[in-house]
Amino acid sequence: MEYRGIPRAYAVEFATLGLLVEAPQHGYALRTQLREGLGALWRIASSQLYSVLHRLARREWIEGQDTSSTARPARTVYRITPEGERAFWSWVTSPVRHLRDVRVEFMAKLYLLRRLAPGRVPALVDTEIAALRQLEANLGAREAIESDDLVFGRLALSFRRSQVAGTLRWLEEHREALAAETPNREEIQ
Amino acid sequence: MEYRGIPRAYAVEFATLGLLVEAPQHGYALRTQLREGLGALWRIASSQLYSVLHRLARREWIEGQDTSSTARPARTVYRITPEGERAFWSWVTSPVRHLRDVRVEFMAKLYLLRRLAPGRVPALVDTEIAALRQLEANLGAREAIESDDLVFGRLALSFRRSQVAGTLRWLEEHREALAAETPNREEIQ
DNA sequence: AGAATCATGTAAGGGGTTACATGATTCG
DNA sequence: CGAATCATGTAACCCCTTACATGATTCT
Repeated sequence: MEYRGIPRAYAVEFATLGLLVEAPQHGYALRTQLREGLGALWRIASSQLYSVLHRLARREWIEGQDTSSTARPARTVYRITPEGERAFWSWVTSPVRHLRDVRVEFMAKLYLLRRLAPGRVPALVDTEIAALRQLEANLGAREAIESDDLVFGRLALSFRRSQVAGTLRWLEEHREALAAETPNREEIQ
Repeated sequence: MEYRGIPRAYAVEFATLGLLVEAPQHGYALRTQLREGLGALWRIASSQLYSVLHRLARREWIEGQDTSSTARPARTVYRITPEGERAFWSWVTSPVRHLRDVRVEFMAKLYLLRRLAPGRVPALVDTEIAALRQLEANLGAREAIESDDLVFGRLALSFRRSQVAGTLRWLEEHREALAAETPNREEIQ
């Protein structure tokens, strides 16, 4: 049987892709970098990272080259393809689809943009703000979330509104800080 | 190979269990009720619901009885066991483990408690507030989330703090409304 | 009579986890 | 030398999704 629809691309795949935009790397090095940069947001098992790399290679977004000529542990060094780069830049500059994806996926975009093209960070923040304002407007038109418990439906909608508003406020308040290029230990506290 | 550790029980399993606290039901009816009550929070495929029921039965939290004597489409009516009831009440009165679980899992607890024991809702809200205050205190002790980008690490922590604070504020402001037993259409708007 | 709904699944794929295998290199 | 780390995986499970099968009942 066919699996319909393009499998939703995940943050971890694009984060890996983003690191390969910087330079070709082998799996173990990628894993180390992901852990050091984004390890607090999510943890990736080594077996999973290799699976991600195989998937990306099958999609022809990256290409692997074996480096087992020397006596060293055999490495497969991956480099990104032009299609892979297109896919990455498209992803990293788009707002996330769901509010719940802000926590991990938007933060991952932010990290990578700060690393690869910090000048584009304000645009990313602005596009995310616009997407959330749109979502806020859609929620504003409703009275409750569908449920046989009307009070519950209203409360669930209220909670969702509150989360959207909170996220918007945070983005607006940190718009400049998010684009700060230089780590400045003394700045706050 | 053995799979170590009890598989984390998921909101959908406990929600199903909760509906069975009310009365024995067969799968199709449970699915309808889940959709009508919590369908806006998550959608469950029919195949998945039957899989959940088999899992619950294997864990001996529910027991199925075949009702295929009549000519009707064969039904398996499930009823909850004493262990199942213990597991449910333990789950429904505990705070969720992660902030991200508030959106679906806490809301599901809320819905079921309102339905089965509305008098206990304030206690649930209070215990969730206490858990989040504890989390807030833990976050307060840190300066940044671990990352090789210090600015990013501070921002990610700030975002997390903001989300915890926002969730706390919402819970505190809606503490009474969450316990309201009677749907009152005219109350707001 | 035909369509929608009731009712319970199986098949075949997906992503993800923990545990373990396997060997080389580097460090104390 | 022995331990830690480098480096890439496989095995065996987990839950979840879409598509489809299979009949019976109810509605139009």
